[in-house]
Amino acid sequence: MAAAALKNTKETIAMRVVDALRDDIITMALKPGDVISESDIAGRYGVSRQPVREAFIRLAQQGLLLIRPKRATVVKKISPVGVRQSRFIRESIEVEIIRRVAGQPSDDAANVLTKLIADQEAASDAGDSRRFHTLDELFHRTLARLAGVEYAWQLIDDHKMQLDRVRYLTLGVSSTQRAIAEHKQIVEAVAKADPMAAETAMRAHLARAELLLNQTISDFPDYFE
Amino acid sequence: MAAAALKNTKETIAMRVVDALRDDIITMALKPGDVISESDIAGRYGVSRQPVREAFIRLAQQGLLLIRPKRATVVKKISPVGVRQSRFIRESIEVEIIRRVAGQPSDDAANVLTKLIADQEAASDAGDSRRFHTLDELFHRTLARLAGVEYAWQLIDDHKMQLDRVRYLTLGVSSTQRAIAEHKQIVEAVAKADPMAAETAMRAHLARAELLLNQTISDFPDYFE
DNA sequence: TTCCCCATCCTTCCATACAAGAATGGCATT
DNA sequence: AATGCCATTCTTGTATGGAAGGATGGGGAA
Repeated sequence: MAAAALKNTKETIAMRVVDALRDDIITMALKPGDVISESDIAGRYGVSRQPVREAFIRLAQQGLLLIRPKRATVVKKISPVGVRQSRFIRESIEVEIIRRVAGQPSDDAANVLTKLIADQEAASDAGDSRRFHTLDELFHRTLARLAGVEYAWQLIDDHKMQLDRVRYLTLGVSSTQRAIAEHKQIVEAVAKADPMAAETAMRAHLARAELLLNQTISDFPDYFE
Repeated sequence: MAAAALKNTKETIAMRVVDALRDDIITMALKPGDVISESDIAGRYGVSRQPVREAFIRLAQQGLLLIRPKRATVVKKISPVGVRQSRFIRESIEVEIIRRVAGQPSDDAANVLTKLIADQEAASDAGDSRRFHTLDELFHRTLARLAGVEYAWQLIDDHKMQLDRVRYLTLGVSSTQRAIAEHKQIVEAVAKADPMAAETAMRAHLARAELLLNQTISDFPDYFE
């Protein structure tokens, strides 16, 4: 990793370091188990140790770093049990969400969701898995907004980061296309105002993450606890 | 608040400051809306600004403080919508937990829970609402352990702090005795291995928090957003 | 050969000084 | 009297130096 300029988007240097490091961790540029140090990152970004240290603290609280006092700071390995717990929480919330959306249908909702799927197909065809990832997240967040519980989505956003790392390891054309197909099923159920079908489609969509997790654990055993 | 010695329980000074401040916030010694500053707290505990600053960062991420860059740091007011969201998440998890516990009953479980309730009655009779609060939390955490999902309890622990502040405002003899009665109903259902009754009792127990929240908002409007 | 001790080199942690943005209140101006 | 400007004084943000604990590897002793 080279010089790496910090994007000038946030107020403080510490915030920018947080964003940069989190991005590196989720995209696996920094791999689970990697050891980093304050001075290392500080030198890499051309800032002092202080804002880097504060960034470490924030990321540690988000479960992405593990600070071992007086020893070292390492990129936290992915905890399979933690991922499953996050998924459990996410599923119960998203199922409740899709019930509400399908129970109170609107043309608006169907249109917005259909538009999002079209964008996802474009990203998938272009092989831009990074963009697909962003759009997939937007799809689920939009569902939460349509259900009037966008705040709940923010609550699970932290826990979702662990899962995001797994997803990044597994993103390929085949899986993106399957995800798009599942998204279509969900939207169809919403358009038909069929909550039961919507719930079933959503559970199937999320359940696939379990298979991906097991597959990923065997493919990258070093990244897991 | 006077000199205030930091308990010598944790490794670093910053950790001790975190524990001390969180305790002050949850017990309402520091009230929502109170303005604090790094040098203020640093002087109060006889440490430098640095560990206090790091404590602020941690508590801000936990939603207890609001850091306004270059302006000030304030004890965050309680967000009613946030409390309700936390309750929603907690209810879905605890209902799942109580189902499992009641579905796989054991004498051991009933004994442990009965013992905990006895302790709660002692604390209630003694008027020690602080100790009752601790025991109440232990009761729910024990249920999670008996269901084999203690990890899930940790996930909701952060969000629970907001609710804890509300509870601290409402702790009185009457409400503790009612809580104890509800705990007994839950344990009875577990002893009878009746998941449906257990779920009903748990939902009723948690639903009371909604009434308490509304009551508390009218009693202490300044503490809420 | 094996094991223990210790010098050395890391790391994070803490203290302090300074920088910079924001609020406040007084003063000058209109 | 009302209003706008500006110095003062708060706040948090950043930089840097040193302190303290842990890891590591080499050398000596058994």
